[in-house]
Amino acid sequence: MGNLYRFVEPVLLFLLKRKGHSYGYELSGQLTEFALTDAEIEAAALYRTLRQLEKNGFVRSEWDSGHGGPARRLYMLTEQGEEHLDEWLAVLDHMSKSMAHFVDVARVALVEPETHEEVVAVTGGLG
Amino acid sequence: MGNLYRFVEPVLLFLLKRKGHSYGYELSGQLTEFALTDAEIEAAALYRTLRQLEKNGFVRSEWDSGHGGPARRLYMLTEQGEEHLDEWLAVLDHMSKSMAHFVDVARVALVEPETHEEVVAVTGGLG
DNA sequence: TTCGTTAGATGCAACTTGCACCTAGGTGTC
DNA sequence: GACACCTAGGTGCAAGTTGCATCTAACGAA
Repeated sequence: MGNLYRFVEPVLLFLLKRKGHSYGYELSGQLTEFALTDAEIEAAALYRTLRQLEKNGFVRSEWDSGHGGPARRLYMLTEQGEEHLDEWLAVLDHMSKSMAHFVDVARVALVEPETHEEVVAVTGGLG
Repeated sequence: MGNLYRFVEPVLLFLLKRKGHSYGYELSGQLTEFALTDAEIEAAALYRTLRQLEKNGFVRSEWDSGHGGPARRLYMLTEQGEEHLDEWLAVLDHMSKSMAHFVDVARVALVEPETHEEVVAVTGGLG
């Protein structure tokens, strides 16, 4: 589960899925739009993540130079990459729900410290 | 934002808030119950996180040896720690929502690839 | 005295990250 | 031509983080 921290990986996989194919420099612009945290994504991290994804077989790439400007490394999802995105979505879905639940339980404990025990008992632990 | 990765920090802060005070070994048992990911928490990570929290002024500790067995380092939240927990809850709340939204948008793109452009346009980007 | 449990901690290799920097193709302009 | 700037993809390195193994030590039970 590389790069869980900033969630660069799933967003890259999704962007590639949506666009069909793209390259690092272009993806770096769209990452901000879909970033899951406020933390900025370093270009270095982006390029390294793409190479890592390729090394793991989730994307493949080819050079594209017919457009003016320096050559681009065009990335696209592999079949494994689609499955990996699917797995990521399951993980993020689960995390999202656990997180929301945690926030609920913790907020109750903060606002009404004298009644939190009962509330935790009613709502149960995290999923 | 240390230890965002496993979310050890906010859960520790919450557990201390709820119990009033506790120590590493005891906390390690409850961490699993409230863990936000399936990844297991190393005891080493737990102890190091507690020391880091103390270094940053979010918790304070004192030795407790009146109980049989080796002395425990009893931790409790500081006022700064309560504020920090509050900030964490805001961050997690935001992340949780962004994540849920991302999963929604991405799932639509996966299931109905031919219509995803319109759906993305309707639902907008992430929060 | 030896073993198991509780409790806290460290050493180290491997990995990740952020920052600075580099290479290189192309365009505009003086 | 000389230069600045934009696009595009990277690398080097110091600093930080993590996981695993290991260590110390107090106490109770056999």
